[in-house]
Amino acid sequence: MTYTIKEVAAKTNLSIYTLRFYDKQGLLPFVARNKSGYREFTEGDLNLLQTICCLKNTGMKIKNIRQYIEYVMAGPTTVELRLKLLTDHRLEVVAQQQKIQQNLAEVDYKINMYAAPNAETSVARELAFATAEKKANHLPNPYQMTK
Amino acid sequence: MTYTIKEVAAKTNLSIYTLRFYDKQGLLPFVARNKSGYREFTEGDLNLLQTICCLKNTGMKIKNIRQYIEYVMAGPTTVELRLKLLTDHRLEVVAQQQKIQQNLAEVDYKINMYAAPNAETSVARELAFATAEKKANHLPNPYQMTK
DNA sequence: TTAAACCCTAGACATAACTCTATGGCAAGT
DNA sequence: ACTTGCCATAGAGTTATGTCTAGGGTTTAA
Repeated sequence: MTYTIKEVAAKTNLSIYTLRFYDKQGLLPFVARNKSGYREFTEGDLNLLQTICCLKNTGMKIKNIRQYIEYVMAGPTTVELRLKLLTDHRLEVVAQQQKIQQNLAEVDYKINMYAAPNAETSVARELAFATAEKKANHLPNPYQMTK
Repeated sequence: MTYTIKEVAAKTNLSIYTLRFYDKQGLLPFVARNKSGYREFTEGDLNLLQTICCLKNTGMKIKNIRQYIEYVMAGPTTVELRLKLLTDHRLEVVAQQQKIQQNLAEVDYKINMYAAPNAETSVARELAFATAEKKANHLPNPYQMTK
């Protein structure tokens, strides 16, 4: 009817260490203990833990996840606060995704250059430009000139 | 004709500390020094630094960025190695973006729930389920029951 | 020629998020 | 009752990526 920390670790792909760490960080105030002090996870606890993982996987800081959990623990009156926290987070995630897309486009540009049949030629031209610039500024050439 | 570290910091939005840190990590072997030991950045150096920032902004580890830079320093014969490094990285970034999309979809589900007109009701129902489960397992109820 | 504003390095400190170690209690099977 | 394996905590250690401080040389401009 309940799960041990080991079982939860297996289900969630979090390590036992991480689960205890999250508990210590105040992310798991809903997890009960049995008479020996062992954690007992219910299905409902796993649902909440799943939400925690979603927030973590989208890059939310533990501090903010803790805030969310505190809202959950406080009951239905915090719905609006939860909504604001999640929508703010959503905006950050989307912005971050866009930033990565833009930077990845530049990486793709490089990839295309390197994948082109004349790649060595264009790279050699780039290198020639860089070394010429070093020379023009009376700076040593840091590149390995093979041949 | 060349830029000081301060000017480069202003251009790149990296701090002077970060630039020196990157140099210490072997990311800037191409940057020359003047007779006083001051760094002198050329335009070509800025191009390379821009690539470094792209890789960093897409989540590449410094260790791998250093590997890329080492390939660049070694000249045009490393084009294929550079290509492999970048395409491997690209795959990781895309996979990571997809993972985030999936997790964000779950966050969106929560957002929609909280944004619905009957949000408090459904949250109260969720809470009732969780507390009932705790009770059924003879565990204390960790939720703040207002009222 | 001196003050202000640069530049340098080495190395300490910071932060986040784990990860592990030491030590000891509890549980289940023989 | 013992052994094995699981559970607990406290707190030390790790990794990555900076950020800052101390101590000292350099450049510029009044």
